[in-house]
Amino acid sequence: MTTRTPRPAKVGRPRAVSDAEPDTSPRDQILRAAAGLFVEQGFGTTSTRAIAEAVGIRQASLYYHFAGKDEILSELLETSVRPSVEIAQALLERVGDDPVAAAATLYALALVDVRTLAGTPHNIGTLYLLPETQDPRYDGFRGERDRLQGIYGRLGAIVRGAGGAGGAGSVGGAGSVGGSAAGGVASLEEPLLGAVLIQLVEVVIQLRRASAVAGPGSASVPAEVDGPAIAASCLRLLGLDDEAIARAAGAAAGLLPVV
Amino acid sequence: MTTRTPRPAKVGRPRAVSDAEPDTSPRDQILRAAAGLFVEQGFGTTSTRAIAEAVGIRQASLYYHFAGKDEILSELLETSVRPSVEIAQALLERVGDDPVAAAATLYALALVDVRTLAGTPHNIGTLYLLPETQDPRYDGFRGERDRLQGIYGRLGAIVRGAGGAGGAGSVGGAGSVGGSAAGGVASLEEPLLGAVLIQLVEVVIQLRRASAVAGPGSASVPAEVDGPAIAASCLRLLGLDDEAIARAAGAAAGLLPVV
DNA sequence: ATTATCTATAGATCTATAGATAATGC
DNA sequence: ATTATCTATAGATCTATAGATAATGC
Repeated sequence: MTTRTPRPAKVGRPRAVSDAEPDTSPRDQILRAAAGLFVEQGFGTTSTRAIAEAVGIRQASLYYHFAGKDEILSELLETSVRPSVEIAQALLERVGDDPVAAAATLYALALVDVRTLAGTPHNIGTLYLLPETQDPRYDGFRGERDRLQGIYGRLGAIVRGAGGAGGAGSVGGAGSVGGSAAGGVASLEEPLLGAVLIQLVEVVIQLRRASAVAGPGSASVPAEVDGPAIAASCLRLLGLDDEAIARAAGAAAGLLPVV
Repeated sequence: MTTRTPRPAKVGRPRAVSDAEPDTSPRDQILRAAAGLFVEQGFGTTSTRAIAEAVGIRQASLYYHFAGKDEILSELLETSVRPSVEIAQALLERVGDDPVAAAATLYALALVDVRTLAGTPHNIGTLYLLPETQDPRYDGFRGERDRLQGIYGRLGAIVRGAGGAGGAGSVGGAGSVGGSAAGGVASLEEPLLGAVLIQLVEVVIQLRRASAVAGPGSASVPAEVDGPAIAASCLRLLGLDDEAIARAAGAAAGLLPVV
């Protein structure tokens, strides 16, 4: 006989409308519902009542779990960026000044981030685009994000550092000429380089948004984003040729189990 | 004797607080003030009262010029994207299937867009990031934007189309191996390619935002964005080598007066 | 007793309309 | 007469608090 999943008896007054997800904590239910609404409608446009309705509780009940909308957003922002930063940090620590290792690491990091952003519920990655996140009250989040961007910049600089005359190409050993003046990204300072790389990775959130707006069946936007293509593009941008990129991709596979 | 700028006598009841910019139409004053607030605080977070206060009129007076906040945003979105689309359209018409011409054109387009986005008041380019723009009410704007993205994709595809074995490199005649599998962007479908390219160009709005948040004097973000570096990066992404990029940049200069 | 909800509501908005008013234009 | 503002306000929110209630835990 199959034992019914033992419904844990619940403390507290029952909800007026029965709980659709009894195994998710109310806190998480609120976070998810709010994330969806913030992403679709915006922060200021989303009322606490709308969040509560989406959860299936009364508006006032939110305040038992959160001090207000701000705190909900704050929590969402933190949890969305922290895992990425930790992975990036761990990956960075294993890289010295070796451009080959840095290329593999950058590839791995980009791949993980693309996958994460592509798989996140409600396209949560778009939350940091909300103008409201510029408020000093979310400084903590922005600090974390700056760290992530810094790591992208650091890795990119190491990879690119192999450049100069005959440089970047030499990473792969193939025939690229390596970048001097015309290289584009060659002249950018490290933080700016980080911004460019992370921007490239975050194309996935725009693609998800576009397909969400057009409707899931739309032909104009591919349903599945090509992670390897984007990760490879990061390296291409830094001047690596096909061969060097292929090697980095191969080596990246070895790094990912670390995560 | 210097003739005083002839203050055009104004019709209508005078404002309660005197007009600080008498030479700008009230409509434009409202649009600018709203743009600044939408970008800094978000759409839903910005009240009509706040807009009116920023302009220096009473809240109700807004409704003489606009039917509501929606219409203000709608107008801002349209005017922010239209010039870009027109330029892109004009540039595209002069390109056949020639990858060399397409590279120059893409470079020119990217350069113009970077400059525009960098120079726009209040970083208006960020407006399309507002979740509220996903509402069907702004379909018109999103249609225009899709056209722009399509043109980026088209140009990118032509440039990349020169690729395959020994392809992209041959545009410049230098030693790049050209892209097959590992090329990153080589496998992306055209609309997706457009999304990637436009994403790269729009890094400038993120950089402006970052410097606005950090404060104008912050060392972590360069005050001036390098347009040529970003335009070159678009081509780099497509597999062009330094030499081909340099040629495209040179040819682009000849295209820009068209604009 | 503790917990997680509920109901009810005060007070602060916010949007949009109605109608008055103070200019210029004719 | 026309225009661009103003004042005043109705009605609809929205946020956050106070206090009641219906469960479980001990």
